[in-house]
Amino acid sequence: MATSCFADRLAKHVPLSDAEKKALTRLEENPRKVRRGAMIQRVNEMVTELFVLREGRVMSFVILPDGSRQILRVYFPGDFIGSASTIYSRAPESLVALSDAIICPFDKHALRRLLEEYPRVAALLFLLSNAERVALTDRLASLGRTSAKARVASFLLDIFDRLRVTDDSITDSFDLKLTQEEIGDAIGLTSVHVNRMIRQMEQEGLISRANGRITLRDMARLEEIGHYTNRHKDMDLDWLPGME
Amino acid sequence: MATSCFADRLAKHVPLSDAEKKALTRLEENPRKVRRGAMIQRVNEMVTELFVLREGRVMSFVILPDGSRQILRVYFPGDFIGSASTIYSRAPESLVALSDAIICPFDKHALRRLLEEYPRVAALLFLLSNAERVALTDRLASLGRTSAKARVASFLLDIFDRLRVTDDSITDSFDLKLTQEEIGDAIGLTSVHVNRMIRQMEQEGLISRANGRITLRDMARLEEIGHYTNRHKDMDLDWLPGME
DNA sequence: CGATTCCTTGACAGGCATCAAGAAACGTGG
DNA sequence: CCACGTTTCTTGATGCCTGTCAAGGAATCG
Repeated sequence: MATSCFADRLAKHVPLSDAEKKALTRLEENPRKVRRGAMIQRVNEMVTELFVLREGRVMSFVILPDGSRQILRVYFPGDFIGSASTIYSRAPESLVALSDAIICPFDKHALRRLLEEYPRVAALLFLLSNAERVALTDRLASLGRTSAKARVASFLLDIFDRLRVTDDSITDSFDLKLTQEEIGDAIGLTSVHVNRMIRQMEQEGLISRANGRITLRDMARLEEIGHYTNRHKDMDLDWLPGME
Repeated sequence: MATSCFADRLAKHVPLSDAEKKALTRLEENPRKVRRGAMIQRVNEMVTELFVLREGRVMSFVILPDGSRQILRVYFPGDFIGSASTIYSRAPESLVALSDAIICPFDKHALRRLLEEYPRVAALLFLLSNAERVALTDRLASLGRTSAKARVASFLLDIFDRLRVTDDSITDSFDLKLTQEEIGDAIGLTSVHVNRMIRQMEQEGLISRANGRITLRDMARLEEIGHYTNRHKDMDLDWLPGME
C-alpha cells in the first residue's frame, strides 16, 4: 500500500492499522507545489483548510503593528500544519514557504470525518499536539529567561534533532536554510546580534559553517549553553488505545 | 445530573450528551485539596496522572540551571492540567498551587478509555489543546518582540479575559493573586521592572490597584499597548462531529 | 553580470537587569 | 488581637546586554 508522508510519521510513534494509514493518506490527495516565499495562509483570513507538509519547509509567524515579526514555528516534511485554525474561524498566524515546498491542503471536514471514524488517530493527534505544546514552552523559557547565545544554541539543537527524526543520515551537520534574520525572528533577537553570537560560537569551536551548512562540533557544550533538552527520546505512547 | 467543573467548561463550547458529561464527571471522582505553595508535580518525575483543576489556581513552570524560573501557564478552575505529560513519561514541567486549590487527579488510562469511548470528546480535547497552543504562541510573540510595558499589559488582559470565561460577574476588575515576581517570571522580566511598569501604568490611568485587586481603566489603550487580541471571541467549533 | 539579498563589523544608545535598602503588607503563634 | 518574622512592594543608582544605525563585502539569483 502506498502510504503518505504523514502516516509514516505517525507510524513512527505507534503502529497503525492499514485502514488508519489509508485514511491518513486520503488527507494528502491534493498535493500542491508552492514556491519559496509564497504565502500559504494570511493572518486573519477565513480558514477552512489545514495542511500536511510533504516536502520543503514552511514557517508560521505573526507580524506586530510596529512591523517586527515573530516566527512561531518552523515546519518540516511530515508535519501537520495549521492546527491553530482548527478552533478559530480566522487564521491566528500566517504561513509562508521557506523553500520550494509541497503542501497537501485538506478541509476541516475531512479532519472531522477522520476524528469521527478513527478515534485512535484522534487520540494520537491530541498527543502530538501536546508534544508541540512542550516544544513551544521550551522556546518560551528560552526567550523569557536565557541569553542570546543560549537561545541560538538551543535553537540550532532543536532544528537538528527535529531533522534527525525523519532523516537518519544526519550525524552532526545539517542545512539550516534560514537567514540570520529568520533565526532572530524565531528566538527574539535582531539579525545583527544573531550574527555576533554565531560568529562567537564558531570562534569557540562550538559550531562551524560551510556554504549554508551548519556542523555541530561540541554538542555537549551546546546543550549546556542552551539549557537544551532533547524531548524526542522520552516519548511514551504505549498507554494509547490498542490496535484492533 | 451532577456535572463536573470540566464537563461544564467543555459544554460551553459544544453541547455534550449526558453520557459524555457523565464520563467527564468520572475524571473528577477523586478531588484532592492542596495548600498554597504545594508542589503537585515535580519536573522529571515519572508521571501517570493528569489533573482537572476544580478550585483555586495552579501554575506550571520550569527552573533553569541558573535558578531562574519561567512560568509557562497559569491555570484556572475547569482547566485541564498536565496534558504535556500525556506524551512524556517524565514531567517536562513542575506544577505548584498558587492558592489553596482542589485538583482532581486521574490516571492516563482513564483518559485512554475516555478517548476510546467518546471520540467526540477526544476531538474536543484536541481542539482545546490547539487553543492553548495559540495562547502560547501569543505569549511567545509577546516575549520575543514586545517591550516590558506591552508584556505586562497583554498579560493582564489575558488573565482578565480567561477569568471572564467562567465568571460573568467580572466587568473591569479582578484579583490577580500573583506576586510581581510571579508576573515577571511569566513574561520574562524581573520583579523590579514589573513594579516599575505597573506603577507607570497606574500613573497613566491605565489601571488602578486596591488591596491586590486590579482594575482595568482603559481597556482599549491597554490592548493597543500590549498588541493584545482576545482569542475567545472567535472560536468556531461548529464543524465538530455532531451529537447523536 | 548586474541587482538584490544576505552577511559582517563598528560605534553608539537604551531598556532592562542587578544590587541594595527601606517601607508596607501579610501570616502566624502566643 | 497584638507582636514579630517573613514576604512583597517600592525606589534609586549603576551597568551590561542587546538593539539601532550605518556601510562595505560576499553570496545568490535571474
